[in-house]
Amino acid sequence: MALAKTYTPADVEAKWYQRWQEQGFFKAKPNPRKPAYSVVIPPPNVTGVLHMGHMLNNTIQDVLVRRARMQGKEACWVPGTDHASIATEAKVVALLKEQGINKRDLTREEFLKHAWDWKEKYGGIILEQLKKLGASCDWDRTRFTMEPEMTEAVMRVFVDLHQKGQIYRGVRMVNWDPQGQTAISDEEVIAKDVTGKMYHLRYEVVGQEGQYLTVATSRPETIMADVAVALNPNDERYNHLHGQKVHIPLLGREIPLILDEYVAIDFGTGALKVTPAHDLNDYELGLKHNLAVIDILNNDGTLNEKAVLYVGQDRFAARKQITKDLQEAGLLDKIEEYQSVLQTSERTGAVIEPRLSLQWFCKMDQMAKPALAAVETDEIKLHPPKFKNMYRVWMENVHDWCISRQLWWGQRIPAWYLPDGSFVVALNEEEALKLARQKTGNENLALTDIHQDEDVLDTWFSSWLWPISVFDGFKDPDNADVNYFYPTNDLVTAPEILFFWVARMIMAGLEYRKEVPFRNVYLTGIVRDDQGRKMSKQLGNSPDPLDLIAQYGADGVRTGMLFSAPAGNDLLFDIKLVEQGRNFTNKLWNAFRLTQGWEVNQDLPFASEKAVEWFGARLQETLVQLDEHFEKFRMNDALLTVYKLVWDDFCSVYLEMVKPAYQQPIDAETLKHTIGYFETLLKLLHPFMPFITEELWHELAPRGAKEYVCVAPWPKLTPVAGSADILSRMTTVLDVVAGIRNVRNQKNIGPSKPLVVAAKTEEQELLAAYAPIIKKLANVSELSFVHEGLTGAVSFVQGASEFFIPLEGHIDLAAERVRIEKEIEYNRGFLESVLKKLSNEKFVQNAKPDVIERERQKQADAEAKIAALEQSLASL
RNA sequence: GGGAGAUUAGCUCAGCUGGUUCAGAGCAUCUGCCUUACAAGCAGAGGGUCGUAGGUUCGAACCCUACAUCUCCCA
Repeated sequence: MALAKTYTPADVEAKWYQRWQEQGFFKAKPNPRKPAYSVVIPPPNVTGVLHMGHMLNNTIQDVLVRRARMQGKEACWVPGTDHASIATEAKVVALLKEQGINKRDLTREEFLKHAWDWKEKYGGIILEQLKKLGASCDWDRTRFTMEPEMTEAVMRVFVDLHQKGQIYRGVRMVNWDPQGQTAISDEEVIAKDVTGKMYHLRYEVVGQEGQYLTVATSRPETIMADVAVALNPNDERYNHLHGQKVHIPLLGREIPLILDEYVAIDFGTGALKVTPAHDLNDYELGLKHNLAVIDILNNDGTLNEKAVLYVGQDRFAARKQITKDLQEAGLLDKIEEYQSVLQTSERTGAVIEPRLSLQWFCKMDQMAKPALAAVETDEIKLHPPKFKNMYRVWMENVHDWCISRQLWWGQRIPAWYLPDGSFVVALNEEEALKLARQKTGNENLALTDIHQDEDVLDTWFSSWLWPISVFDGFKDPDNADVNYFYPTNDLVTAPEILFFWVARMIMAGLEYRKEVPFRNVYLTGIVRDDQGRKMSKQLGNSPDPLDLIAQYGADGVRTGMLFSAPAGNDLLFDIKLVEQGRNFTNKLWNAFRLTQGWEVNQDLPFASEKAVEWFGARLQETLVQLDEHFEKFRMNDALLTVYKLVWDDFCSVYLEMVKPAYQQPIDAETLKHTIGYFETLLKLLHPFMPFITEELWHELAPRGAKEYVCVAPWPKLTPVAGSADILSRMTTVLDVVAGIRNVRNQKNIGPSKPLVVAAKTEEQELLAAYAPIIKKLANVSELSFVHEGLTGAVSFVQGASEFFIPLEGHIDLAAERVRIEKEIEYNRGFLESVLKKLSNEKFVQNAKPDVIERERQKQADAEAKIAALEQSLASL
């Protein structure tokens, strides 16, 4: 059956994925005879769909896992999803709204039912998509951060940390997201540079009608929450006002002028309005000066009755209105533009309100220390290492972690409030009741007398346990899985969540297993478009990964992504790279078509010994490089190394050397080696291109029931004796071939016309031994050796050898002369620079002997080359 | 404002402790080829005063200093 000229991935991908699963190749269980290799997936949002970032991230994980599997390790890649508290809740709220349902009209239970329905319907789509990519996860281990066991782990940890005093409840300034109507952690806030407005407001001095103090603020709507105006005591402009009071504009309430060196004299007017409820710095100033706190905002960002004015209006509407009113009242001095930073919510994009609120916090200082040390000492290596600095800075300045969220979708905080307002923390209701009875001494206390905290926990409070909880390490800390697979080996994730997630997993790992959760963290870049813009739905610049796979094949897409993905660097996605990946699969397919079409003749002698010997050596050389690249997590270099080995060395050189003439048979020995090499290449390629390699593996030779490249042993390093010599001899030979081909190109002689070549060389023995290869690759009908240069021939110099190609009618003597003279000139210049070095006493004294030896070699080579060129010139 | 990193061919990047034929790769470009595996291909070629200015050294893309530009993190 004739094979198609182009490879069609769609025909084979689904088939092999199914077979792998049927064979159970992705399943992992503790196996004392094998080293463990485990990776936990960064759980994607359960309701999300695959985007380009996932493609990159999961391709890298799959490459690592597949290679480990082939290396004979018990490879375990745990998949799963994250409940993504705020993002999912926002989606569900939006969906309900479309159906005309308002979240506020629902009870918690009703809402959660909708949310779970949503999760059941859309949850896990993303995992199915990963299968299309070829991800070799152990799907039996699929976990979800909100499933009962995971939730139980979260509860245990909460209770435990609370008992240890690491979790506390307190009133703190938090980042309030008025759209999500929840507090979020510092890490979920994104600062944006904006051009803002600075409003200069006039505060009338109490008892001095017509006397004003001008205060600059970016948020005029918060004046109703003012409790003071602060001045710097060193600011002489305001000496006359010390001890006075002022009226809040419009509102009229009297507030004191206070003095504090915190106030920047040169910023604004040097007078700072103090609003402790709505600004962290003001809050601290308020504490210091014993000021009241007036919170004028509702949860949704509208003004409450404490504002007195503009009650019920949104904060931004109120700002507009008050600006107008101030203007009319003559209390607005001016408005200036200025550069400022706007804090926005990572989740909803809403402008954050710093707000005092009662929340749950997890202390970080104690846990951060060992987690920092683990990275500092390289017990955990970050790739690339530049992230170590960032990690250190963050860990040294970490604030307590606000872990409560005013949401319903998530794990409800296991704290129960007693009638007297105090609370108990327990694993469940029954425990809580028990504790409550103990605490109050009231044995008659009933479940109806206590009520659980309404808030849920930050999603990261479950995902920081992920590397332990996926192996049930909380429920059963000594189980075989966790003992065998924990710590995991490598983690592949995005730098954006280095702190959110990676740092906290390290803390949890050290806290609960006294062992880091992984050894290597590979930080991928952001996938951007070819103009460097982040891929986003809004811009519409992100291709649909599944469309890409359908069009180019999963193997093509995987390699395309990896071609341009050095660790930690952003990836400029270009469809051309995916095309390149697709073309590569096609190249491989055609190499297979070639070998597959050969007839064997058992009587023929071994014709390609030199080629076989060379490719064997080349393969070994490449294996070493490949291991180095993997060792350093340089995935794109690893891929490129195999790419070049396959395309250049195997296809362009080796196959051309061993390929029999058209319709001629091949000898059995050559074929055997060729198929063997092909198999090795398929193994090396498999982690990158799992599908086509599996397909060809089975086409190349009959296979047993369990014989898949997916589980084939990774090629071993077996040094070849004299390989350096073998490689350098072939390099010389290929240089000669290139020289002849170059002449062909220059003289415009097609490849089908055979050439006659004469060599004047001291390496006759070498060239004679490789003559069949030179003849074949350069289409040379006769290679002879001469002592004198030929006249009437085109010549070129390779090393110290000269080659002559008689070409009647193709020779332009003058042009040849110029060309050779130029080359001589260049080499003389080079020789001169070498001689200059060698005649420099200081160089000879200071340089290492081998460096000097190299310079001497350069000198000898250059001299020989010049001599050869001069000969050429003479023989013209 | 504080800190980190970067700046090498048109693009994306390598370049290990300063020292091999005067800096490499992939892609792109140019030239010639439909040569019976592959035009999603074959053969060959061109292209960089290594951000700028100083300095250290026999020798600097690499070390030091300053400046410029960019990116990221934190405030």
